[in-house]
Amino acid sequence: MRHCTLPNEGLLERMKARGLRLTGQRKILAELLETAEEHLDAESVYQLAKAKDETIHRATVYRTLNKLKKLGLVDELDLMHVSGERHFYEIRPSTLHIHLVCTTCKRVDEPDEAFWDDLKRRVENENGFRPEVVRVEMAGVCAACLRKRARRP
Amino acid sequence: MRHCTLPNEGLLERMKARGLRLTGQRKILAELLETAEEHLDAESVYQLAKAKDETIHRATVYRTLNKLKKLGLVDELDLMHVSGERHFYEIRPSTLHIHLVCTTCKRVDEPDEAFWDDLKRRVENENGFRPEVVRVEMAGVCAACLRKRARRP
DNA sequence: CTAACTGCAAACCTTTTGCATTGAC
DNA sequence: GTCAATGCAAAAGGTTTGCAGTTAG
Repeated sequence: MRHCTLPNEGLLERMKARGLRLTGQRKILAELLETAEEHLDAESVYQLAKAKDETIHRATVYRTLNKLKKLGLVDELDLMHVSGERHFYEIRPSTLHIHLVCTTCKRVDEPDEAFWDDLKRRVENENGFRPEVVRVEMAGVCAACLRKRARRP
Repeated sequence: MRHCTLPNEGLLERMKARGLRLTGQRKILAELLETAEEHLDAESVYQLAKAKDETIHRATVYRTLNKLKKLGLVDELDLMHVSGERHFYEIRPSTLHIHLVCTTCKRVDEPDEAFWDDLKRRVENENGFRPEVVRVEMAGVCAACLRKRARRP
C-alpha cells in the first residue's frame, strides 16, 4: 500500500501532447501535482505555487486545473467530505481511484488495485455497463487508529 | 437494478428521532428527497420546494441539507463531475452507494449490491481498514448507449 | 508572427451568517 | 414558555471572466 505518492511521470509531456503550451507557471503546477505527498485543494496548489513563483495568480491556477480536468489528466475529489467542503486534485493515476479515508485521523491511503478486475468484470456482466473511470472511496477507521482504539478502549 | 428510486421510508421519522423539529418546510424537503426520481442539487431542491411553498427560503434549504448531511441522513455527491460542477444530494440508502454514471446520456443507475461483502472483506483483510461508508462511482457507457453505439457505429 | 496564456480586477454564483420574528414541542 | 428554526438581507467564499499585455511555438 502506498500513501498517495504516485510516481506519475510525464504530466508535462501529456500536457504537451494535448496541445497545451508549457509555460513557466504550468511547469510549476505540473511538478506540484506530480510530487504532492497529499491531496491538494485549489488554494493549497496556489500557495505552494506562489512559494516557487511570487507572481503566479489564482486565476491561472484555476484555469490550469480546469483545463487539466477537462482533458482528463487530473481529477477532482471530495474525499467524502471527511475534511469539510474542500475539493482535492490529483493526477489521474489510471482509470481507477481507490481512497480509504480515515474518519479518525483524516489520513488517506490508496490500497493496491487487486480487486479492480473483479469489480469491473462484475459490473460489466451483471449490469451491462462498461466502466471507464472508477472511483472507490471508503470512509472508515484505518489500521493504526483501530490499534490505538484497541489499546485505549 | 433500480433507477435511483429508493423506497426509503421514514426520513421524517429519522429526523425526529435525531431531535430535529418537524416544521412545514422540513416536511416538504424530506418528501422531495424521498420521492426524487433523480439526484437533486441544492438549487433544484430549492426550486421544487418553492413550487410547493412560495415562502420557503434558500437559506432554509441550505441549513436543512447541511443538518441532514451532518447527521448522516443525506449524502452529497459530485457524480464524478459528469454533469459539471453541481453537487447532488440523496438520502443515505445504507452505508453503501454505488453509482454508474453514463458519460453519454448522463443517466445514473444504482446496481444491486451483490459485491459489497466481497469488497468490504477484501479491504478489511488486505489493508486492515474497517470501511464504514463506501462510495463507488463509475463513469462509463450504459447498456442502452452501448446498444445504440453498436447499431450506428 | 499569432494564438495561447497570464495578471489584474471586477463580476459572479453559491453558500453562510447575524438578527429579529415565528412556531414546534 | 423556551429554544430551535425561519425569512431576510448582507457578507463571505470560492471561482470565473473581460481585457490588455506577454510569451511559447
